[in-house]
Amino acid sequence: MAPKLPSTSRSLPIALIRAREGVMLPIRDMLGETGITEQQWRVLRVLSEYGRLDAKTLADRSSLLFPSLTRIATTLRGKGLITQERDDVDRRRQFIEITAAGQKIIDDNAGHSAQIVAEFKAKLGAEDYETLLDLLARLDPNSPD
Amino acid sequence: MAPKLPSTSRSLPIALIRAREGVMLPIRDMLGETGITEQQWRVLRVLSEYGRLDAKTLADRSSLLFPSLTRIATTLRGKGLITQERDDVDRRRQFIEITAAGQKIIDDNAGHSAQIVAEFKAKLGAEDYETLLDLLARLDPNSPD
DNA sequence: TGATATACCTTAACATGTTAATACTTGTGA
DNA sequence: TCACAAGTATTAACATGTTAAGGTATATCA
Repeated sequence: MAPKLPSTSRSLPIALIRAREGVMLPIRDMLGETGITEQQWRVLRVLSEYGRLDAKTLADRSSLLFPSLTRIATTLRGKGLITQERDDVDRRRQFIEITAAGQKIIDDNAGHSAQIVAEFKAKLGAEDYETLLDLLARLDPNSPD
Repeated sequence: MAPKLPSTSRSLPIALIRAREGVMLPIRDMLGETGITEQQWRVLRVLSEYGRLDAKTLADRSSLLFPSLTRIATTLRGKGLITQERDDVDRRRQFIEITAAGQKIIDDNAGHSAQIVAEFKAKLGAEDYETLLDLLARLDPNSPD
């Protein structure tokens, strides 16, 4: 007989999708008013936190594949939220930096965003919240483990 | 001053994305050989577990939005893996059922799939694995809580 | 140095995520 | 019964996920 699969209601991939849905819901609501997407927000967040970055590092820290980043960067540049320039030393590489307009979007939404985070922390309880982050980190393909 | 956002390295949305990446990696490898996508696999899994379903219920249990399901159903029907038929009583509704060919894909991959699940369970430890599923369920927007 | 491998980035092609608009069917209430 | 609300499904439009192919720049090594 066929090996048994876990019920889809207890499947880890599906649980991850649903949890993500739940977490992104209020965040998407917030971003809807700013006109940028969740991924664009992520890129701006990373640039705001780390400053000027080469594209490869930016892609890693934003958890985006390179083709996605290429498209998103084009969009963000079009909106005047980032600047891009080639590395003069190694002309294969490219540096990306957030603009004042981009930083303003971060600043304008930081309060609301922090509040959303706080609500999830309260919903789970601070301890379970940290436990969850730790467990998720152990599934990260790039985790040291 | 602007409220502080958590470092992106400790962000719940990003942690969920990365965990999902890690979990899906071996599953995508497996599915690559069958020619179906992760979402198509999910639909077949649900149909195999619950039998004939109306589209709305199928979408819910597969965690897919309706427009996605419409496209995926078209693809799966084209591959002969599911059948679709209108409800004669309520002609708004539609029933979807897995075919023998679809079930064969499930059966052929159930062993490998179960092994992947077992490896993640071993990686985290059975107890932490269950804890993770419970915590994720609490973020599910459709969870009772 | 010159062929080849690598590295970084872009483009292409297809599938899905997401929101909004549309079409069709059924239910409701005046 | 007739206008209108609500339910079900599709289509459209745009953004992203994913894999593969292509293009340019740098490194490596015989």
